[in-house]
Amino acid sequence: MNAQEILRTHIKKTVDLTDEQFDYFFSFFKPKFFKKGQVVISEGEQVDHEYFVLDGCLKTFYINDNLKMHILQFATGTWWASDYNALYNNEKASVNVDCVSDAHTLCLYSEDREKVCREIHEIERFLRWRSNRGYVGLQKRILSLLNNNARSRYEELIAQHPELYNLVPKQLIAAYLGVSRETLSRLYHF
Amino acid sequence: MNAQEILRTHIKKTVDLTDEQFDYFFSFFKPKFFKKGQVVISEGEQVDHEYFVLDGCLKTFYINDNLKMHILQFATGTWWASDYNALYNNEKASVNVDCVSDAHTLCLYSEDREKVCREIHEIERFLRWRSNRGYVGLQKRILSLLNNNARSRYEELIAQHPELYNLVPKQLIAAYLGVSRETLSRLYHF
DNA sequence: TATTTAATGTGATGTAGGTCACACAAGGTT
DNA sequence: AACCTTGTGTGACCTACATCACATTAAATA
Repeated sequence: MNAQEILRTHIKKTVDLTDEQFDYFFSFFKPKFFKKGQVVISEGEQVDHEYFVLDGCLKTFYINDNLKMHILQFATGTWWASDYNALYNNEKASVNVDCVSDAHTLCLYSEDREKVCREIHEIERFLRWRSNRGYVGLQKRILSLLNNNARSRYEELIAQHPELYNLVPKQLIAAYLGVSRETLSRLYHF
Repeated sequence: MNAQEILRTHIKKTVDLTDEQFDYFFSFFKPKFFKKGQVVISEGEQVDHEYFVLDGCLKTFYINDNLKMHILQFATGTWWASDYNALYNNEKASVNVDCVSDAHTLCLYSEDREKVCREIHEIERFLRWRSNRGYVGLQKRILSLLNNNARSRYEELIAQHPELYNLVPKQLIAAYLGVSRETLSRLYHF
């Protein structure tokens, strides 16, 4: 599937667009390729855009004062990534985004996103539902952090996103789960 | 301020509605009063509505197999509460909502919400931004859970929501922070 | 105001998971 | 092939927080 088809299929799960509507929306997306390890967004910079991932994997992460990394999100195919706090509140980036693997993405600028939202009601609905699903997903993760120990959080993650098992180094999985890499390593060995 | 003014002021922070648009939207909200301790939504039931809190405080919580409670959200004035997983995915409630204190609310049914969203583009925009803000809020909470110990999570919560300090029993604060009530009790005493 | 019930404080003790240190693999790069 | 960088495994030890038990206080409700 090409970029256009991937995005179209993704949107169709939520709303129906005419060909003209979709083509118009799609015209605002700028293809962008990143290599493994490449920085996409770094702390402190102005953020006025977001990425739709076609293939590969991005990660959104925060580095604390002790240089410890915490991962907010892995974004694989058809996921979106940005610093949404910065994006929605017009603040400087407080988190970083980079590439876990080579990645093809489509870049969408806020200005264009808001323009198309105003012009095409269905796009606004699509983005409302995207946000709703994201909200529910984060609620589940919070419950998992509150309720489960390291082992079940790991099992839950791999069960729901088996693609991460081979794609992402275990130390990054650990940084996502909120556990040390040493503890994670011991988990699946005993 | 009466119910209408509270909702109007809340919406105005995000989008501008004409008087007719607002009155029309408001006509779908059903006032509902709950007493302290009263159950609002309980696990297993069908959820087709959400609540806008005018005053008082609701809590959304999950009870695990060991009967331990984890609190997803406290909803005070101008916050919204429901089981959003159930609401958006047409599933049975997996969490509970009840009242921390007497609470005046406005109830909005999904059917009506979607109807008005279709009819009034601005309402859809309002709800998109509501969801966006919620998403960013949950991201911050996840980072706080990953990055901070019990004490700083507590201090952060009280700094951001000082109204909870007197309104909500400490054991519920503990259940929100993901810490035992005993540990929380010891925190601010040493 | 007496009496239950809910909430909080505090000691003693247990444990999941963190931290440090170093050994070992496995991919990339020259 | 030799090298370096990045990732993983594992032992020894440490600590933040959980759990259990019971005392104390505050807040409903008779």
